[in-house]
Order: sequence, then structure tokens, then C-alpha cells
Amino acid sequence: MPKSSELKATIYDVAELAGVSLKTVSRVINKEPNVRGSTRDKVHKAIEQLQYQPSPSARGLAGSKSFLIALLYSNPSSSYVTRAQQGALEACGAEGFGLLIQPCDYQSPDRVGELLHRLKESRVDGAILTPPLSDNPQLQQRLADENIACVCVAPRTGEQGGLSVCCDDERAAQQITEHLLAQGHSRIGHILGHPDHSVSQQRLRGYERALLAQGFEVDRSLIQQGRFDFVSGKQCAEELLDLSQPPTAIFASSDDMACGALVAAHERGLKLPGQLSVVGFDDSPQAAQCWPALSTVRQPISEMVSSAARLLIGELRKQPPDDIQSTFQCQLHLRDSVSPPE
Amino acid sequence: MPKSSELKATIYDVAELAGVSLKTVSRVINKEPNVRGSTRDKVHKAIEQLQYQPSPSARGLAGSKSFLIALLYSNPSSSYVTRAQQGALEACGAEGFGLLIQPCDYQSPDRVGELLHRLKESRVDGAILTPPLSDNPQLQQRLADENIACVCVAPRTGEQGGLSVCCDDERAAQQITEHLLAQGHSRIGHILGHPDHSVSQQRLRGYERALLAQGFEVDRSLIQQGRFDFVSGKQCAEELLDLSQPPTAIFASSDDMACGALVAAHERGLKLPGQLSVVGFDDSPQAAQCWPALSTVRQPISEMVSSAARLLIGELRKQPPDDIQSTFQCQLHLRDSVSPPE
DNA sequence: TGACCAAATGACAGCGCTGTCAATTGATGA
DNA sequence: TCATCAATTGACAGCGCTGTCATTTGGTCA
Repeated sequence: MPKSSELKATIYDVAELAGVSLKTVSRVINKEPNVRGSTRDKVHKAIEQLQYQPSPSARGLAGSKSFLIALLYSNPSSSYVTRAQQGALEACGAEGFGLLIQPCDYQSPDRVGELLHRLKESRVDGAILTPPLSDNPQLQQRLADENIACVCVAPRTGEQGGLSVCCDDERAAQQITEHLLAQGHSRIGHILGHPDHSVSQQRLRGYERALLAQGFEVDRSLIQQGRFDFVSGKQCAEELLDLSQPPTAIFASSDDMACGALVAAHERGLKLPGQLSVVGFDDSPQAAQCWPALSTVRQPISEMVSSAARLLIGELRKQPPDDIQSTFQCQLHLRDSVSPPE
Repeated sequence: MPKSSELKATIYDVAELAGVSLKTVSRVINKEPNVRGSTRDKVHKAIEQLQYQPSPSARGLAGSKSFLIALLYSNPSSSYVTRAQQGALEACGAEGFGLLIQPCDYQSPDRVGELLHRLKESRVDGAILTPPLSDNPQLQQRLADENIACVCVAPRTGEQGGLSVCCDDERAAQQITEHLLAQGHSRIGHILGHPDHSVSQQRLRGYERALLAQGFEVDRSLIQQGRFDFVSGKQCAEELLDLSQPPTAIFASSDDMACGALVAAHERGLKLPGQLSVVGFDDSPQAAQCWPALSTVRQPISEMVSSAARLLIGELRKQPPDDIQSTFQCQLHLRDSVSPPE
């Protein structure tokens, strides 16, 4: 096994060993067309033999690319971030790209400037935008101005232009509401997500659609404005439980908020799920660890982001994209937090 | 404002504008000594004016560095990872380094090979090892062989040679156990962390020390072997609660396991915290969201990793390190999961 | 005043690769 | 058979910077 004390092989060594020119090796490495199969094989053999690894710096300098893409996120739950990273990493690893992570405050406009500065500094070739960053057209415009390719991980909306992957939040929300309905609940509260996140609207729509489809009316007093976090979930649940005719079930737009609802109910001494059924959205680790364990919806975050990364990398390679966008489905995870109303 | 359509300024443009040579600009950028103050100022002014940003690729190629460091972790909780990333990111951002994240399976040796391959491929200059990776001497040796600098984020043990930051787990474990003791508990169960993580031992030691200091004996039957995760925590708690003389309090070596204990107790209809007090370790998001909210220990993870990154970068810059290692203290976060025994 | 020396600065090659464009090859059809 | 042309391959410059080593500067001391 070659020790690292021996100098690293360069493309030149490979060319010599394979008996071809520099440029031909370069073509093989970059999977360019117009290389004879037999030549390609020779080169691959030489690469193998020398354990050659191209230098990202040299490639970057010569080709003015960085082979780096950034994953931009604005602090959703840490489990969301972790799962997204996992997906991005997987795709990047397979495609020979590096991944730079970049948390950012999605609102303040000066932060956008700072973010762009960072991205330019590291010379990333492209960026993956996760919600709610993908809801921000200004950011996308600025990225385009800077000539940074981008792909959005976004809820399903008709109007997307560029690369994107989405997930059918509305349908999932409808399904989980239907699950509650099927258990016999008719007064179902809903705790909205953060108003600036477009997913919040999607999920509300699913909720409404389920009710309407079964002939129920949408009662505005059963809908509270949350902000996706535990504290807001708890507060909203308290409001709902204080109603003269409180709901027998609550659908919270995130697991964190659903946990808040659980705690609010516990504090009032309610028996769960008998006196209050609760469902969440996200399938965060908490969902399985709270009491009772939450029924919730799992988005295929890792797969979505991985797919987004591949889309982006394909674009950077100027490969004709198979699909400009793809849609993923969520999955219900039913646990112990739902029962028929007492 | 210069549009990106104009070509990016190069070091050459800066040199010309400042009226100095290429090399002098390079010296200023790299904070090398032996540059006159007035010269430095001229250069900085020119950099400012041109909005010059050095090209990482060119610097990397010419200097055979990458200005990239890797954060290696082996799937502790996602909140741990997120907080560690945050710290690393902060330091890297400030120091002009890029951060590559690298989850990895810490055990299988072939994985170590794969990991090294990836690190070599991306040509990182250094790596930050978080527990339990920092417990693996083989990995450290291999990194050294490959000439990749590294710094360990590790529990406090006397024997460290290289760069490291640590945290006094033992002391924190002792303190939280003392808290339980102070509430009047005398039969305190302990759920150990994963046997392969050295922190598990540290925390056990703190637990034992607290008991001994107050004149209690360490009762082996009150100590269960967990694996840091929720499921093992729940199982261990069940074992403890099945004892003919069950403990009145449990100190779990992680919040996930403490949540497991909480659920086990709920399932038996115990009144919490009256009939069972529980404390955890980590201050994960769950800790504040479960019921009752967990008293736990918070490690300054972000600060530790940030400090580790700075240590590493200093080393890479060949700056004389202020300290080869530094120690951080944990903080108790007391919430609602502890009360005197009924 | 000049010799001497460290500090400050500069000239230049070259890091390892890709883009451009030119040269070669080999197959095809007249 | 030879011109023709696409497919394949190669030569070479140059991406933007840093390392090495040479040169200049300015101060100090005899």
C-alpha cells in the first residue's frame, strides 16, 4: 500500500502510465464524450493502479468551478436539518462534490447580503434551498445574479420555474385529518405553523379539505396561529382547551407544537388519548419519545434533499435533466396519541 | 455596486492598485510578518475598494492547502450534532475556513478506511473529532499518517497528547447526583451510557463519587447498562422499577434515556415526579418538551467545538498555541422532573 | 561617512488541472 | 483509390496564487 510519504500521483503520472495525453485523462475523469472505450479503460486502469485522486483545487482553478454546493437552511428543527444533511451528503459523496452547510436567518435582508458574501467567498457552484428559504424569491434572484445555480426543496405549488423537489404536504395533512375523522372525532382543532412558511398554508388546506369532504364545516375558532415551536404549540392548545366547547382532537402542524399540546393537556390532568387525541407533523425524534407516542406524518426529507442535490449537480454538469422537478409522498406514522373520543 | 458580470478582481489587480508587488499582497492576506504597517494599510484599502476575495482554489493549489476542515461525528443525537456544527461553523467563518461535515460509523474498521478516503479526496487540512470518535486511537493514528491535523473534543482524561478540548462530565454528573441527594433521595438508580463511549464511565464516576461523599454505598443493582438511546433507557428503567426495592430517583446518562424512563414510569401509572424523580444529561430539546420537563445537564457543546476549531486552525497556521487544551464546565438546568420522594 | 545587517519587498517559476484549438485517425462514399 | 468528414486525441497556454530566493531599503555603529 502506497504510503502518504510518497508524493501524490498527478494527472501527468496517469497519462504517462496509460500512454495517453494529459487531456485524454482529463476527459475520462470528467466523463466527457468522444473517448474510445478502450482508451477509457486504459486510463481507468492507470488511475486505479496509482490510486490517483484529482486535486479539487487544481480542477477548480483551471475550470473556475469549486465542486462545492451549499445546503442553506434556516433553523427548522435540528432533526430536520440532520435529515436534510444526510440526504445532501449522500448525493454529494456519490457525485464527487463537497457539501458546505450554511445556516441562516431567513428574514433580515442584511443577512441575505451576509449569506451571499459567504457563498461567494467559498465560491460554491450551487445551493440547495430548504423551506422557508425556498419561499424567498428575493434570495433566489440574488443567487441567480451571482450566477449560483439553485434548487428548491419546497412544498408543492403549481408555479415553480426552476429546479425543485416537493412533497405533498396538503395531501398528507388531509390524510392525517381523515384518520382523526375516522376515529369518530368531529371537533378537531388545528394549530397552524409559522405564518411565513408556505407549508403552513398547505397543511391548513389539507385539514380543511378533509373536513369539507366529510360534510363538516370549518370552524375558525378551532384554528390557532402557532409558530412551529413547542411554546407556541402549548399556548395554542391552551386556547383551544379553554373553549366552552373544546375540540376532542388536535392536529398540530409540527411535532414540537404537538408536544406542547400534549403537555398542556397533561397539566390539566386530561387523560390521553381518551380525552384528547393529538397528531403532529414531521416525525421528529420526540414523536416517538413523548407520552403518549405521537401519531404523525413523516416526510422523506433525506430522499428529497438527496434528489434535489442530484438535480443540482446534473444542472452544473449541464446534463439534460430527466425531470425539472419531482414530487415525493409523505407517510403516516400512527402511534398511541389517537383514540376515539370518550 | 460592482455587478458580478464584471470579472472578479484578482490579487494582481490589488497589487496594481496598491502600487506593490503580487507577493506583498499575498503577505498581507496571509497575515505574514515583515510587512510595513503603511504598506499593509495601502493593500487593505485596495482590497476593500475592489471587493477582492482570494480564490480558495488558487491558494489551495499554490500552497497545497485546502482551507477546509472536517467535522467528524458518529451519530450522537441530532441536537448534539447541530450544536457542534454551529460552533465549528462559527469558528470557521471567522477564520476564513470552510467546514465539511462527515458523519461516520465509528466502529467497523473498513469504515475508517472509507472515511479516510473521503477526507483525502476532499483534501481537508484538518479534522475535529467528537465523541466517541475521539476515543478511537486507531483513527487518530491513521489521520496522523495521512498528515491530517486533528483536534479532539473529548471527556477529561489525564492522558491526552495532542490538541483537545474537554468538558468535566464527571463533575457535572456528581453535581446532578448531589441535587437528587439534596432532595432527600437515597436510592438513586443510574442508567449507563453506551459502553463504548468513554463519557459513560466519566458520568458513572461522578455518580459514585457523589454517593460516596455523602456516606452512601454504591449499590450495583441500581446500575443498568444502557446505550444512550430512548429504547435502552426505557428498558433499563423498567428493570429498575421491577426491583423489589425500586429507586426513588433515576439519573440517566442521556436525555433520550431519561425520556425512556419517564415513559416507563407513565406506563406504570406512577405519579411524576412524586413517585419517581428523573434526571438526564445533554439538555436536548426533548428535555424541555417532555412531561414533566427534565432536569438535566447542559454541556457547552457549541463553545467547545468552536474552541476546538480555533485550536486546530491555529495549529494549521503554525501559530504557537496559547494552550494545547482547554476545559469547559457543564451547567445544571433544573426543571420539573425532580421532587423529594413521597 | 561608509560598511554592514536585518527588514521589507519583488521577480519568477510552477502548483495540477481544463479550455481552446489544432492534428491525427479511421470510416465512408464517390 | 482518394477526398471528405466526424470522431478521437494531443499541444499548450494560463487559471490565481504561494514558495524560493534575490534585491532593495533604511537604520545602526564604528
